[in-house]
Amino acid sequence: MEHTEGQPANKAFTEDCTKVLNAVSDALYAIGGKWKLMIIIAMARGNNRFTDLQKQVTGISARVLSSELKELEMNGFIVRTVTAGYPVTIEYQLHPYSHTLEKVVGAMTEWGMQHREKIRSERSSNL
Amino acid sequence: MEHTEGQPANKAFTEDCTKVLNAVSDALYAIGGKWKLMIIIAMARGNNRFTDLQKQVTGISARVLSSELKELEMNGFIVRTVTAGYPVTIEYQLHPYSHTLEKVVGAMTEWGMQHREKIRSERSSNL
DNA sequence: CGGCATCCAAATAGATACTG
DNA sequence: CAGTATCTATTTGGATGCCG
Repeated sequence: MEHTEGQPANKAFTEDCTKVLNAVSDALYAIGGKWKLMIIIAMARGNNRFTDLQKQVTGISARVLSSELKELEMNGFIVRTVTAGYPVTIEYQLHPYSHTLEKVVGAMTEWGMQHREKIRSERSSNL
Repeated sequence: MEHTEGQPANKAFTEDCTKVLNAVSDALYAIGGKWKLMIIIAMARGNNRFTDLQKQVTGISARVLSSELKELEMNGFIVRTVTAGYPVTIEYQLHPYSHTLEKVVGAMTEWGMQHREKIRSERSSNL
């Protein structure tokens, strides 16, 4: 966040800005929205069944979970496996590519925790 | 992503998972959505005026930009300043708190760039 | 268990015009 | 310049019931 105050951004700066914005925009397209990251996190923690995921990811409905899982599968983040048996067992596994998200998840987790703490302390101090 | 395969997650693991999910959920509540991070990035790069932001953040409408700026202000990420003059000048500045997002932005930028590259190379290889 | 179909309500967003 | 107002179109999501 290094920029000479006041001036309108210069060309090079604007181009760099555009690159960053494009990258973040791409990221948001793939993993944006309320649920995708949460589902990936829950799966990384051993929730591999539809019902388990629905329990762990608070507030998600079956319909939405179903459609999110499909998108995640289409985009190569997870793999859906059907195992024969009685009844058949359906499991979702993280594709190795999902692990590339670790830094993003880590950064958001850390920030989210300190943000929650900040909000909490603000509320308790002025009420 | 260390977890004994197959078993349903145990209690401690589930609790940890819930903590992480809560944190990420809080983060998404504050900075989720298509635009908030993009606006913060554009501002960090020297776009401090309404019109500049609208130009830099491709695809955002005046109405949406206006409401996003209000939310960002309410949540303490930015400050709106009115300077007397003819006409008055309105500027948006990042509040120092926004800088705590640097790691998140950095991680998303990096991931978004490599993701874009992956998509691009996939497309060119099977068409 | 792991969903899909349907219906309906609500949130979101685009277009356009207008204002101090 | 920095927005607001209005209206409409589209997306999204919850609830419910059903199915193999």
